[in-house]
Formats: sequence, structure tokens, C-alpha cells
Amino acid sequence: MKQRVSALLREKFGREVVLEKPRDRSFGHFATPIAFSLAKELRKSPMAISDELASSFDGHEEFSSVESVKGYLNFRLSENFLSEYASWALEHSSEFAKQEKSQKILLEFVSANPTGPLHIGHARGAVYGDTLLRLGRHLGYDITAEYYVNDAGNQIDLLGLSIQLEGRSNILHQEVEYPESYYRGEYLSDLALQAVEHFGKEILSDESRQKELALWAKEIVMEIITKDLGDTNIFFDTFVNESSLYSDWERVMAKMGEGVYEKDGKMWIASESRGDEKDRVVVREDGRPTYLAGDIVYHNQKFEREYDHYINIWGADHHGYIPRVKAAVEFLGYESEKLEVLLSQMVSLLKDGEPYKMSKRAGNVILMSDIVEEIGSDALRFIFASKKSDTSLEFDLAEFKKQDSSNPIFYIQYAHARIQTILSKSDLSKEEILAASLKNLGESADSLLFDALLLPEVVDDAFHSRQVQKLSEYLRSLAGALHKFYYDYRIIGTEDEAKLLKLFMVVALSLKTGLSLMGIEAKDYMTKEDED
RNA sequence: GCGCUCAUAGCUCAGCUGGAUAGAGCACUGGUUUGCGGUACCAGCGGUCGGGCGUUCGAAUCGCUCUGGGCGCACCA
Repeated sequence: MKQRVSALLREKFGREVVLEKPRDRSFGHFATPIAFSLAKELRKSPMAISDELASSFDGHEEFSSVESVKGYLNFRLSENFLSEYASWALEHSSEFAKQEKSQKILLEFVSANPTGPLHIGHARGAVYGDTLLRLGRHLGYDITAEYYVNDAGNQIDLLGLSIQLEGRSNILHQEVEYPESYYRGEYLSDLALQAVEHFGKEILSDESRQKELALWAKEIVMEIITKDLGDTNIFFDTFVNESSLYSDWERVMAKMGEGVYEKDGKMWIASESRGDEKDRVVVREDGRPTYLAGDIVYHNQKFEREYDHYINIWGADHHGYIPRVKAAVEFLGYESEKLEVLLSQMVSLLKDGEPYKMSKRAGNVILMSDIVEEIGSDALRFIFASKKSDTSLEFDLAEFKKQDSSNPIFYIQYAHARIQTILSKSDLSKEEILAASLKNLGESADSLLFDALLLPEVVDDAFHSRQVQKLSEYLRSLAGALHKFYYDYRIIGTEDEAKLLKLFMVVALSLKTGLSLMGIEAKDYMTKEDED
């Protein structure tokens, strides 16, 4: 709708026109303050200009009225336009809010180290990435969801060591001396047990077999991770192993040409000349490449796969890393603007107002799987998709276990279920309802219809601004509008029954489509669960 | 110390391509249909949009500065 009006105005004025949704619906569906910007050029008052402009819209069938109020130009869409659009949407429900963009995008997210299960911070990035993925695909973008597996370097060695320590302590009951850094958590005991089963007890004590043990364990950890993700409806197209990249290092280093130089027996990348704070080591004195080297090869590989755009979602604590990777991309001869890095901030949890207790057995980390178990995947997804990803977030678990309007996911689901219930209560058939006209609905119904038809704009905006919370915000407010309408008006048995039910179907379509874009399935009925 | 980032109601957060009276939920107070799921609805309370300066017809939104929080500043990943 907005695109249509926007295009119309662009044509009329020969420029991009600011189009906004007035807070107060009495000002119309859309409004533009264009007269204010024209005032200076035309040397006339904004009021005079908007008065003139308003009358020039006579005869446009999209609008039922175009009014000039205090310099603003207010547009009201015609019933005809709205009702035709609504009928189209119901007939092509799977196409609703879709577009046909054609860009190829590589979206890399989560990429948590394969050394343990996902924690709550990973979950946020995962939900953010997956929601973007769904939005983008709905708009027609060809997006590949990719997970970068850091299966090389210290951390993998540490994984092997940690399993051995855990096993020697728990299974062999030995006194174990713990080094400064090692992993801890319940999953390590499981791994140790499985390792003994698979390799025999010797594996726990033989230091020379640490690597072997780690590489075996890494696969199992990745299974745990993909299961955690799958339980939240998050799936990847491709996994790229860091370990598979280093063989390409010499070639990639050569490709960077002047961007890499030797000093003090090490190889450095001249990232300072491209906006980084200083140059960075990429190959140590002993010849081992650093982590950055792996990332450079990886990004080179990404660009060689020729996408139109690249999106990385990183934990916010990695933000200082952006300039050096962008520098590398430039040295490799690619446009660093094509690489977009989005950040996902920290999360802290409360439960009934108190800081959430982290269990020692989990290694003092809040596991994603524990939270999913406690509040469910839908609520988890909703929370993370409701907040800007780049600001830190604190939330209370208790709020999302409640089953009333204070719980937004519940509130939205209830709106959808309410519609399904009333549809099934009606004696009218689906065909009879669809055949109804959406004209002469009255002001409140008209307003609800407009709200429901706004989803396409919201989806477009949420994806392109990378602000997925716009979608959840919209769904909450649409659900609110539905509940209020339902409270104010009787539907069944009235002479408007068919048209109001058709209106409700449009609302349901919008809610269902919106929820599915958040990875949440709309419910057709609500069951009251027992509280504990 | 340097860099990035954030600061909006008591709490958790929206709003930020500058635009018409700053929004929602929680909490608190009060109210609601002889009717479709009251698992809902309405109203009240509550804000110098961290402080200051500037740009503009117009600033929560843009710029500068100060204050305060978070993160980063590895030859770790």
C-alpha cells in the first residue's frame, strides 16, 4: 500500500517524498509534510501549498480523500482500494507480503565454538539471524545461512584436555590438577563416558591422543548445537570448518599483495592503513597462522563464492574486530561495503525479579536448552526478536510463563485463536465469507483492516533496517486492535457477520504470516496449562 | 589512556531517513457488556527523552561537549 502511494507521489513531485503513518488515525492513513520543504523553494506558506496540493489529487481512485491540515497533506485510502487488496491477499495467502528481490546474500551467524552447548548469548544471535533470514527470504532474497565452525587452534586442544580431566576425575577417580583454563560443564562428563566407550579408558590418560579425542568430541558437540538450534526452528544450509581453510593460506596471503609484510620474523597485515588501530600479526614466528589468518581465508572464500552481499552476526564483544577483517577484504581486492557486520549484545536473565541462578554443573553458563525447556521456543524467539539486537537486554523469565495479556506472545496467539474460534462458531461457509464485500465497514473496522494490511510494509522495513523488533511490535499492536474490536462489536448474528468475519480472516492471515516469519507457529486454539 | 556503543515513565523496552499532543508492557489505583473464550477491554497515575551548547520553520531523532554504564584495545578464539 505504502509503496503504491509512495510511487504515486514520487511521480507527481519528481522526488522522493517522506511518507509517514500519522499517530492519530483521524489524520488519515498516510501523511506527508512535503509542503514544509517546498515552502522555502516556492516562497509561500506551507498552508497555502498544501491547500493547493490537496485539491490536485481529485480523481485518484486510490484515495477517498486528500486533506490539507496545518501544512500536512493527509491521505485516506479508498474503501475500494483497501477491499480489493484484502480480497487479493486472502486469495493468495501464501504470497501475502512477499516481494521478488533477487540479490544473493550470504548470512553467517551463530558460529559458536564447537567446544560446548549454546548459551543464552548465542541464542540471541541465533534468533536474530534466523529472523532476518526468514524476512529476507520472504522478500525473495536468495540467502544462504552459514555456520563457521572454529575447529582449529587452542580451543580444540582445550576441549580434548578438558574431557580428559573430567574423565580422570569422575571415571578414574584420580586426583586431578586443573590448569588455568579448561572447559567445565555437565556435557563434558557425558563426553568422557562416551569417549571411554568408544576408545577405551586409555584415551583419558594419554596426552598424545588429546587431539584425536578433541576432533572426535567436536562432532558430537556440533550435534548438540544443531539440535539446540533445531529445537528453536533454526536451520543452516552450510557449515564451513576453519580447519579446512588453512591449506589455502599461502595463496590467499599472496593475493593480499602489499597488504601483508614481514617484520621481526612474523607476517603482519597492514590493517592500520585501512582504519584499524594497528597492524596485526597473521603468522607467528614459529610459522603458525593466527586466528585472524583463518578468518581472512574464510572471507576470501566467501567473496570467491560471489554473493551480492554478505552479512555477519557477531557477538558485540567482537566489535573491535570489524576494521581488521574489512581491511583484509580490501587487500584481497573486494569491496568491504559488501560486508555488513551486525552485532548481538549481551543478555542477562532474571527470574521473579532475582538474577537467574546459573548452575555449577553447566559451568556457570545459562544454557539455551535450559531456557527453551523452561519457557518454550516461541517465547524465547519472541523475546529476542522484540528487542534491538545491539543493545543489552535484561528480561524476566517469569513474565513469559504467564498466560495472560502481560505475556506478549500469549496475547498475540490468543488473538489468532480467537479468530479461529469465532470462524468455527459461525454458520457461514468459508465461501460465503470470502464473497462478502469489505465496503461500508464503519470506521473502527476500516481501521482494523488497514492495520492488518500493513504487514508488507513492516516486513520490508524490518528486514532492510535489520530491526526485527519492528515485526513483533507490529504483531502486538495488531493483536491489541483485534482484541479491542472484538470487545466493542458483536459479530455473530449481525447483518455484517460475513464482512466482519472476512475482516477477521485478513487479521488472522497477517498474524499467522508475521508469526511464521518469527519462526513461531500460530495457534488455532489455546489450552490452559497448569501452573506449577 | 584510546576506540566503539548505550542513556526515553519506578522497572523492562519501543519510537531515531528530523515533523502534528513523546508510546507500550509490568507495577500501582479504579472501572467494564444481562451477548461470540473476562486467557479480554477501558480509565487514572507516572516523563526537564542523562546535562549543556549548536544546526533548523521544527530535534527524543542530526552535530559538538560533559557526565554515567557496557564492551573492546592478544602472536586467545
